[in-house]
Amino acid sequence: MSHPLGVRQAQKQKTRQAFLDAALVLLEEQSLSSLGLREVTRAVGVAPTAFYRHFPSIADLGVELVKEALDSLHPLIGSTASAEGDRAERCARAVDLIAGHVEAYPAHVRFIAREWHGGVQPVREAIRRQLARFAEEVKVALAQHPESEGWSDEDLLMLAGLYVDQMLMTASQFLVALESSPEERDRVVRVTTQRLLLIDIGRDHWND
Amino acid sequence: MSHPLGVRQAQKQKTRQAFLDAALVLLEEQSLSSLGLREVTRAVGVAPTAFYRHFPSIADLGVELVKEALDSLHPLIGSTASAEGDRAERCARAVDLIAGHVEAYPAHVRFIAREWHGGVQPVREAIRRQLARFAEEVKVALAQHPESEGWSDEDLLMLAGLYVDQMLMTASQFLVALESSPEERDRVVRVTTQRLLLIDIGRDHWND
DNA sequence: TGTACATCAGTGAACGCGCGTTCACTGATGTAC
DNA sequence: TGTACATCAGTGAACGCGCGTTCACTGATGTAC
Repeated sequence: MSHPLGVRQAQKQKTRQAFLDAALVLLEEQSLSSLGLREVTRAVGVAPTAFYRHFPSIADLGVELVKEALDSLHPLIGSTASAEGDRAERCARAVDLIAGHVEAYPAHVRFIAREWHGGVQPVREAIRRQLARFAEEVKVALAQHPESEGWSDEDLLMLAGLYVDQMLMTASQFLVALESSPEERDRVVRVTTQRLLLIDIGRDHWND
Repeated sequence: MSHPLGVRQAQKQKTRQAFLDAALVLLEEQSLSSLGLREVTRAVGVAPTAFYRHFPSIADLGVELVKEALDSLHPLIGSTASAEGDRAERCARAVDLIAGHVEAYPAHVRFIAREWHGGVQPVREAIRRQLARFAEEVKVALAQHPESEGWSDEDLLMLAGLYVDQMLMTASQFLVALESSPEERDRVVRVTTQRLLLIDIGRDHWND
């Protein structure tokens, strides 16, 4: 039997992932722009110079984290866009999916929320590009709904962007609630569901 | 004639303000968590140790910047909440006010957007507290509208929070557009106005 | 008004420390024959 | 299969540098009499 990548490649991948994982943990308490290279290598347990075998700089590691974090978010887009049931059920289900994701990947969500408007330009741009792609996808999904009859392409993209932004705002609120009480979590569920409901009602009467 | 504070106090205030102004400029390109004390004093043109005469730490300076930035945002709350005219006019007016504010105080807006989810806890909390107070205010203003008949207190607060968050998202989009083209600015005006319209329509049919 | 003392914003030297980056290296893995 | 050479992920010493913080100070401003 043969290794799919060879021992050397496999080990390199493993170390690289260790860098990403360690950085993500350290970034729960600080921004990318203050994350030190030595800090990351210390957390991984390798020499500082080993870092350069994997990334040219911390900013590049950040861009890689954006890919990882938003790839994990991607399935959510599809699941929420293709939800079934009546309005209240669909909104409740969407909020539920978001809450579940935040609880499964809190560090990813925190990283994206923090660096979305953060101080490292290439990372900011990577996040914006990816979110714009999400909005495009949601737009295409929305266009297939019967409710979207009579909607211009521009208005569909406006609505899609509103959904994507709401998704992130909601995720960020759950993140705060995670550090607080179960009661606070319930409050966030209620208020974010109502927000989605209101948007959905607006959508229904858009062309009145 | 007598000085209202005395020469010494006046000079101290002036230096303090110079720290805040210099920090705000430096923060256009980085996060608060990577801003150095020496960097700020160098920009102001004083010895590093002078910093401690005004702030115990960079985080405290950040909290002060939050006050300054959100105080400048405060008038917007009132103006948009008390807008007159038909739906389209009110939404267009609100977006206009936000765009004007972003163009007048881009650094303040960038700072708030960046540190809202940023890496410095006391600053994050100061922003969240102040935004919660804004939402309370908007709720009170909304409660006085005739359209709010039949709305529960909780739903009014939900709507107020949605408006406040949209205000910030809109401001952040204008910030990005500022660095881009006038065409991009126009696009942001269009899409954010439509978003507000949709929310306003949802509001009208909330109790259907 | 003038004098003697108190206050305190800003100074400048000094400190120990951790930073990012360079470089030549080592030794396990991979490859050619 | 065995051998000789190439690759390259990770090492460890060294570098110059700027950081935050301490401390005793200075001299203009403020205050009491």
